[in-house]
Amino acid sequence: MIITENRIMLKKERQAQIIKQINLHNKVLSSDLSLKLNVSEDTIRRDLNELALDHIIVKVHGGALSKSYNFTASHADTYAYDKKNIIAQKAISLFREGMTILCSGGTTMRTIASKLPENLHITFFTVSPLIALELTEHPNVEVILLGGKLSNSSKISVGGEVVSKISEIKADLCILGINGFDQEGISDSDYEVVQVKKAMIKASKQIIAPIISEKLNSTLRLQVASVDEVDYLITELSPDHKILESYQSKVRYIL
Amino acid sequence: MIITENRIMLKKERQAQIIKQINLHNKVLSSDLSLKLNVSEDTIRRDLNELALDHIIVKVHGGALSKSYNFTASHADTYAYDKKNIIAQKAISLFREGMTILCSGGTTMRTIASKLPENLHITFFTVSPLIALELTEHPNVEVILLGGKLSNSSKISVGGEVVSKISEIKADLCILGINGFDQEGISDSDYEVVQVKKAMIKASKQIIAPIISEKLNSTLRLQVASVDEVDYLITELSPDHKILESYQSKVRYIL
DNA sequence: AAAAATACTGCCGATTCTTGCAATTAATAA
DNA sequence: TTATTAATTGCAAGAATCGGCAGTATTTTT
Repeated sequence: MIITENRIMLKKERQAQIIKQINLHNKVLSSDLSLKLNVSEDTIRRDLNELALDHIIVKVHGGALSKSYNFTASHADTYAYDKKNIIAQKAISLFREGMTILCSGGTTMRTIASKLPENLHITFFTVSPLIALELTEHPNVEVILLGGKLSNSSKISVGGEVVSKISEIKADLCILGINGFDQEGISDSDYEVVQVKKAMIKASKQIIAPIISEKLNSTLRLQVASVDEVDYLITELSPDHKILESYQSKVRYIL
Repeated sequence: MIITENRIMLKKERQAQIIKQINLHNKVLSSDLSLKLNVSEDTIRRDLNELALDHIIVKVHGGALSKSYNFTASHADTYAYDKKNIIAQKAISLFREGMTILCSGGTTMRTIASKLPENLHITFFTVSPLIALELTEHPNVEVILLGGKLSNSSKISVGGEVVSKISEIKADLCILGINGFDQEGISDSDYEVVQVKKAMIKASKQIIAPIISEKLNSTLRLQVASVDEVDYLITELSPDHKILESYQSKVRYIL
């Protein structure tokens, strides 16, 4: 049979579509993809298995989930504790007496807050009520909570008022809670949250991106910042780890 | 042909929801989850068993608990739990659709926040990050967190900025966390907190003072408001209880 | 250019997973 | 105690998965 139509899709092309769908919806069903991409479910399954093998997605019965899916996050509470602790220690090593630090939410930031040494005098500005509460446990820390409409999903203050408030701040460090991170940079899925994070970056001299290695190379819909805006990329791995190779030239420091 | 909607939920996805619920409420009932997630209780039970096997949650008869659930702590709370619950219900009976409510912190307010009916559309302004977080669990509630320097002792936003922000609000109700209450009125021990509470009172049409009867007739150093500024005095007791007699003539309503 | 090797895809049957139902047993509450 | 509610077990229907196979397309070798 003569096929000159453009309807035939290359394998890589198809897998790119699949990744796109997953980044968009955080999950996909094999059956949906089969319909949408006009191939058998077997092929989809084979694709998903391949992508899972490359740790790009998480394969589950019936489809696949994004790596940045909540499941890993809450599951991580119990077992990724050590990793987050390592990251927290590395981040804390950057803190200096008298600094002003701006930070968002996230479980890693929470670990940092709880591991903070007692003797440091630091002023924290944060949009996360949870982090703020954690920080008030430290006697030598001053906590300024940035108010605004509280986002139901991300539990941080969002909205124009927060953004304008942040723009008035001049912080030494900015610690971002990271949901998506890849060669392009930091990404997120919530428009309001992105606005806040962008403002935070603009208001700070140096940007710290703490991220568990599992979440590396995951992409979400909205761009927060490009890689070269990040001053410190912190993972639980050794800085010369193979996975981090591709970031070496783009990020100022990798810890 | 009916295109499969995203009504289908993957197993892991469902389990993630369960974990989320447990982390949120510290406990879940199988029956509730069955309704919420649209699967049989058998399935929920199986999920809970799996999660318990992975030591992510603790399975109990009828549902599951968070691993970090502290029996003693919440049991200790249970001492005053019933009383606070009564107070919460009375307070909630004053809430109306579309209202704007200004509130501070305190455990009683926290009980109110957790007992809030799902269907009410209310806008809450609060200086308490803890209350704010609790309130975001309600889908129909809009939460505006009032930011500022976070007081280490009382865990609420304080300072000139908060006070001026509050002065811009026009709220229907004000729910005050009460520390001291006697014939003179409401009193407190922290100067900064008093400033905030005074501002809150000024910004609201009606003032609600929820207080456990044990705390009646206790006086602290600083005056927040006189008794006649209070519109509703709410205790766990019947309004005609002997202890409340002396307030009958001074407070608008006693519930 | 032709042949061979390799890769890709769809189909089929066997197997495993997942889920709901029903009957029985255990646990809790009245 | 008895009555109610939850847990357990076994089972069956339907989905999803796996493994092999065959046909086709693509690439490499000759």
